[in-house]
Amino acid sequence: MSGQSGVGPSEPRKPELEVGLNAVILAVTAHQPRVLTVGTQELGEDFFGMDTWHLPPALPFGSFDEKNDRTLELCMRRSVLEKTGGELGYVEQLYTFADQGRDPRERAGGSRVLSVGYLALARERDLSQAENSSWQHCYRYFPWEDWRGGRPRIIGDIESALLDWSHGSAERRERVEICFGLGNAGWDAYQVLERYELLYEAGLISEYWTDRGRDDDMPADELPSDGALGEAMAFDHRRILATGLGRIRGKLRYRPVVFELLPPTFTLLELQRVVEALTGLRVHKQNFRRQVERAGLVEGTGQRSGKTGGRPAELFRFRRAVLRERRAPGMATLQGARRSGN
Amino acid sequence: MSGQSGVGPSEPRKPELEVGLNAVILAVTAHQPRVLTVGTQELGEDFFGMDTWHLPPALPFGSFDEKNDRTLELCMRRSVLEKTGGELGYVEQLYTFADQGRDPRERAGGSRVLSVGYLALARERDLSQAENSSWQHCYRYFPWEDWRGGRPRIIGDIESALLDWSHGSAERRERVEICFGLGNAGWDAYQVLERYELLYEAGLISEYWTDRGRDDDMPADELPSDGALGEAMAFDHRRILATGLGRIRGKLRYRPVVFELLPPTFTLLELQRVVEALTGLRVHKQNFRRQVERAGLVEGTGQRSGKTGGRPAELFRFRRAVLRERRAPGMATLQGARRSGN
DNA sequence: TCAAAAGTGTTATCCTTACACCCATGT
DNA sequence: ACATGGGTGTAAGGATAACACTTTTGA
Repeated sequence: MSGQSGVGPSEPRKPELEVGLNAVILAVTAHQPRVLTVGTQELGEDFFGMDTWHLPPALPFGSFDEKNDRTLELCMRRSVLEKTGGELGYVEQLYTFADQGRDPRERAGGSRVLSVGYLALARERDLSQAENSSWQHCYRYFPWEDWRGGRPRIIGDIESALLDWSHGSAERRERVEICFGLGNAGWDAYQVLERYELLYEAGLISEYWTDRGRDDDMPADELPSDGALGEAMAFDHRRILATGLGRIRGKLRYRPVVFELLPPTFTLLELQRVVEALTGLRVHKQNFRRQVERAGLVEGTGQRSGKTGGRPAELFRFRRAVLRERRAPGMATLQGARRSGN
Repeated sequence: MSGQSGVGPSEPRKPELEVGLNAVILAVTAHQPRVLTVGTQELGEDFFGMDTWHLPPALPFGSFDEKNDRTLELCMRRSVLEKTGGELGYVEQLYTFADQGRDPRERAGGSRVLSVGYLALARERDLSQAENSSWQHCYRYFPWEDWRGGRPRIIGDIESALLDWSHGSAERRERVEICFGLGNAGWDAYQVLERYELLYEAGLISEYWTDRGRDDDMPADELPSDGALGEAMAFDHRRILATGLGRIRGKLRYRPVVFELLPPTFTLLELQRVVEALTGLRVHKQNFRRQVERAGLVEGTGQRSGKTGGRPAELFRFRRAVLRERRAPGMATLQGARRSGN
């Protein structure tokens, strides 16, 4: 295997390798999935030698301090606590990237940057709003992922652009069909990252052009992004967000993670709305309730909810005992797009 | 977030942070899941200031060279190619650790080490045997994970030891019940890592004592390991292997990854044996065949296999088109332990 | 009285599981 | 002949998906 990295000249040196953390912090409020973002302005105007006022929002990020952080996860929790004053609940590691050129600090003569992505779930009000950070509607960045109102219009354009792109290559064509459910399989909500990467490769994502144009210092506002294919994020953060959204959609199927996003008690419709927000799919109300109850995921509290808009609903809570009783306690069957509403 | 790491004194300096890679390379042969290991002797007797002749086998590992490796995955592939002369097929990232003290080089005054774990699937003969490396039966390290011959004897001992350990703590008790399927859920093959970590915390894994005794330079052969609770691996490599085994078991359910471990054509029984080897569970032969065929995962070639020991079987191949047709093309239903053999 | 949401009942269809049994080949 | 593995049929039970319908509240 490769040897130790060489020892460079010993003057006002920079470390050769830095480790950064990026957090996808998700919450669901008002029936919408939201992600915590920070403005890149806070980095200072000349950070990375770029005019950051033109940079789109970024995921919260921090540096791993090998002197003081015992583990990566503790570093994550500390960073978020310092920034927002809120404690994180559920945290899971997503992915580690070290791709050459993914961080602009490299280009500016800095050291190679390795980035560890994390996914965290929060109840929005648990994280008090910090300076420069805000909750953004997730589907701003992935309009094609929200099927709750039926098949998104944009998918039609995407399909023709991709089929055009794949013209002549059976392999490309197969990828397009699999990712966007053009075959018999239908839409698979889980494949968020696969779809994003396909669109990126096909040049339909504005970051693709930003990344390529970097060396020309092309100003961001001249790039071909009209928002129809989703708004941009800074660096590769949109890709990390796609990883996170895909992960949570997958996990929903076999782990009771939804409850991390809900208050201790909730109505079944509230639960349903959170699931729908995350999966981007509508579910059948009655069957959903039956499945959730039969699966033993929740138990009623005697109380009823006040403001439902209609008949008061019973308040439920997560039933921990389900972990002992079922092998994969999740919303396993909510896998594909449905036709009918309700 | 924390600032840039401080710039230290500038003499015969070491980098503050190194990145290493660990690979879990799995294959299945003779109905057994196997992992590629290297002897720690190759590191030299005084590596890390330890007498490595007493160290148990390790996973193949290499250093990430930020000067030359464009991505982590390419580094992985290059390292394995250099070591074994074989190309890897399917590769997936597992997890990144930076826990303080997990690497002995740190103790020896070296820099902090961050380790990225990878899972790779291979057909055993694709990787020619290299010096100092060998294929080890996975369940040597996790005897409790192999239920193919019925419930392993050792589970009885584990249960009593764990219940003893959890005495008085409802939380511990719940973990034990969930991990080892003492409730109604039954055995969940997927939770390999959860079980390993539980056993580790309970002090039933020999590495637990090695890790604690490190500073006393306690010789490995005096540690309380008789192999009944699995043989030890070097460093935290057994934990990484547990992560990999759990990952592949989970993935099997919804992705057609088994075929990465099989030759291009195979009989249905060969396929079944590979699935059984990985999950550690027996499956019902007839139903397995029906499911696999109905799911469209395979297609017959006209040919028949020679050496089956009985009636010649038809040779099948993986049917790629299934990717376009089904949402989660895997062995979804093979989730729990079964009673009957066959 | 109407809108909005909570809840109940019922059905056809499909999938899983289990069991029983027959077929083809080598020793 | 018999062991070994390949391969078919079928029936019970359960889960899913799609309906239609009733109940309870607030405005």
